[in-house]
Amino acid sequence: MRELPHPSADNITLAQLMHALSDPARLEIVERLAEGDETCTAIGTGIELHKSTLSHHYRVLREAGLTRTTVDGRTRLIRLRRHDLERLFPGLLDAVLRAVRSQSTGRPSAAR
Amino acid sequence: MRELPHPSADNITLAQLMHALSDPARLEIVERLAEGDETCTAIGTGIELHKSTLSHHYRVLREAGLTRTTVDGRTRLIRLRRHDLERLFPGLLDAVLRAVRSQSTGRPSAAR
DNA sequence: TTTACTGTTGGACAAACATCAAACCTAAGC
DNA sequence: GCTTAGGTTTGATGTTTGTCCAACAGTAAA
Repeated sequence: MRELPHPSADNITLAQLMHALSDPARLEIVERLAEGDETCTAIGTGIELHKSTLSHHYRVLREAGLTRTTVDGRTRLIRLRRHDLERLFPGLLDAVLRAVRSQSTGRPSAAR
Repeated sequence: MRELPHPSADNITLAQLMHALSDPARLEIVERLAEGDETCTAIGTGIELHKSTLSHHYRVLREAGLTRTTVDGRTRLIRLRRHDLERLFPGLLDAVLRAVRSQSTGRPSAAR
């Protein structure tokens, strides 16, 4: 159960966070993570992107401080840093999750 | 009191919104707009960027649906689209405004 | 009309980004 | 040891971005 390098909570900036959330693929990933922790392949199924591209997105999310990744054997588990983010920017993650859900289920003209 | 082209509320996407908020300069602009409507030069004073660069940022914010710009004589008044955004993504703008405020006043290591 | 003011537009340029493909790495399983 | 499975890294490619500068456009004032 190793750990990957993550930014400490103090080093998370709002701009980087917003940037991590500015890509439709990453928003979809975050939306899935809201349901619960997931392994990389689990998240990837259904998103039509090359696995290296997905890996890139995982890294962006992680380095922005949005997710935490733990290595377990040859799979990685990704989860949202809910607690850190709530302490840092109260209400922000929840609002984003609500927004991304409403956007994906709301109108038929889904972004993408 | 002309109007500039703005996206209708239905055409505002979360990803574009997040992208508009992913730049430190734009976050600062938004933070100022939270205090109340402002003219372009008023916002610009204190932000060390070329006026054309600022103009570019105003456009990004406007086209993302974050702000509404009205032309009044030779000045333009910019304001946040609070109502539209609240209806579309409840709580999101407020959370962002709280976050940007806490980030700029919070730690000495201000982003930028 | 001429000048000044307020901003926008177009061009240029370097940096960053999203994407894919191929090579790579590490842990399991045989 | 060899192979497979799960991901990452590197390189390449085309696109977008942030920034400045110079030129422009519309409005107001002199």
